[in-house]
Amino acid sequence: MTRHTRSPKARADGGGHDRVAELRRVARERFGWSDLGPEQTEAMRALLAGRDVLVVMPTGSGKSAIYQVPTVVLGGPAVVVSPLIALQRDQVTGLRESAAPDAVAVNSAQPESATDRGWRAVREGDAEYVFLSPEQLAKDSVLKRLRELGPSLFVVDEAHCVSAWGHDFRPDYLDLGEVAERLGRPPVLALTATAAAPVRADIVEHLHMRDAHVVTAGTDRPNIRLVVRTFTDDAAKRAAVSHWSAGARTPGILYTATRKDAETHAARLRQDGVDAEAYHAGMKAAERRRIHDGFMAGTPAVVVATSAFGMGIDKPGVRFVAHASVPESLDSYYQEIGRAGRDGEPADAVLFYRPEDLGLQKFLTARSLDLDALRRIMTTLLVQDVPHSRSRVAQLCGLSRRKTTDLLNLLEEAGAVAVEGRRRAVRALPGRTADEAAVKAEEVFERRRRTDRSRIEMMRGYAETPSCRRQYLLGYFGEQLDEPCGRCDVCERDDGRRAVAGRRESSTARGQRAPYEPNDRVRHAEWGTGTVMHVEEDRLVVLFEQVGYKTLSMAAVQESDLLAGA
DNA sequence: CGTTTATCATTTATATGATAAACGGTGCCATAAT
Repeated sequence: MTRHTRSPKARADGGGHDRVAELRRVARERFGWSDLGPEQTEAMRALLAGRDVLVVMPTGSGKSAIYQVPTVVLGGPAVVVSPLIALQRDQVTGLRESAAPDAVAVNSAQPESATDRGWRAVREGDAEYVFLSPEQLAKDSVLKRLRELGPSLFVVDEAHCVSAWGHDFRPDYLDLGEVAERLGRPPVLALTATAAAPVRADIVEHLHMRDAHVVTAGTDRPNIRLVVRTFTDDAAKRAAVSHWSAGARTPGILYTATRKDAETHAARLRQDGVDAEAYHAGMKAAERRRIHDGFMAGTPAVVVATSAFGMGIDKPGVRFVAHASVPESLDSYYQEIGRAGRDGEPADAVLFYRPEDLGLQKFLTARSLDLDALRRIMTTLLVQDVPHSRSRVAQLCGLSRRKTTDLLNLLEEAGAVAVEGRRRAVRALPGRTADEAAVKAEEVFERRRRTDRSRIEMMRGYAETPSCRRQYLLGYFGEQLDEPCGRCDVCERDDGRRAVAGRRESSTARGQRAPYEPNDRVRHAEWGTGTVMHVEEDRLVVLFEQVGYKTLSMAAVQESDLLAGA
């Protein structure tokens, strides 16, 4: 069967019950899924109606189905952006082994012949899914081939990467919106397990999503018990980590902040007779793969890892995820502990907290800005008559492509340069001198640094909160839990006392409105407008658009009337 | 930002403490050297 013979009919009609029936039929016949969940159906229908869709659902709840089934109905191939080659490989294998249409991957890890075969398979209609990294999509040759295929969907899997990695680590993530447009702008589907408000905003903005339909299944994972253990002494914390991990029910994952800690904790656990192995990006690819596959299969029982470990780990029976040190944000933390208890059975998420550990995260998220280079780029662009490609700009300014991309992204966000459609060429926007543009870009940079810092402070807030941890965590993701959970160390330690108080409080809150409630819009004289995320007895957390998360003392707020309604 | 490692001075040590310097995470891809 070749591409041009397929399904003009399927593209012609709109959404409706017949489409749902068709989705169900395809799900059953081609994928062997007897039923689709309400969120899955909702997202699929929106896609068939031509809308952009952002899906925030826990891993294991069938996110992949949301693009796999409609792709068949729409009759054109789906372009699927996937952050890791290993992940692409898993997906391709999974689809090949099923009765569903086949998939191919395009990346640098396979021989050219394999990639050529892949392209041919899609062209001839033998495969319907093309998996690639954002970096592949930065290449004109790749885009040209994809455009010729007339993709029916543009899917971004693990879409939080846009926000988490796009701004520094993997800048090509920020260009995916432009990429979608160059591919003829099919409906855009973003998939992720967790995304707080700023992350969602980043995704929608950088994927150029239009009037995105948001589908969310509850973020809460009530079977995961939340515990924080606080230490002042590093050695005492280390000992506690080892002791606790050695006695915990396995399988489990122990996260560390550094590669070295991963190695030392793994060695120590092995001494204690635990089947544990280290895992981090400094290890050989083959070794990493062996441990990854081994953990999935049952041994090692414990992986001691940096943040490199985890994406693609969809193992149902993980009994604990412990952190020997705080990660950089609650976004990362929730992503990581979400790998526990996928089977719905009780699991533990234990954070071994020491305030000093936040220092490392501050260092890791601190980036510096090369103002000279910024001005040089602007000066160069201002005197050019025609737009230039990014690599050409890099060449003209004598900077690396990488650095140039970073700075151009800042300038673009500052409204100083524009990226032109087809060839993604950059040109300076008129009306500002190079210096003025650099100042604007610096403001963007500073704003990002402030929000990064504030995210670290939210991590501190979680670790130090005197009230229910789950309420704090869910509040961060914009979901309110009306009553203390009873499944975290605070609720348990207080032996119900605070839980009862909390209940009383929340019932009065329902009767007579508390001064502030989650999701209230507020305005602060200095920090601008924001949204209330979390309210405690004596303080509240507000997410400000310009400065990120701030924790305010309730007394101070009320005494000096700091927050006006907005 | 905090911890670890290297260097140095000294009360000339198979030693110690003070001070400076280095280091710390995530992955794609292309290219160079075997």
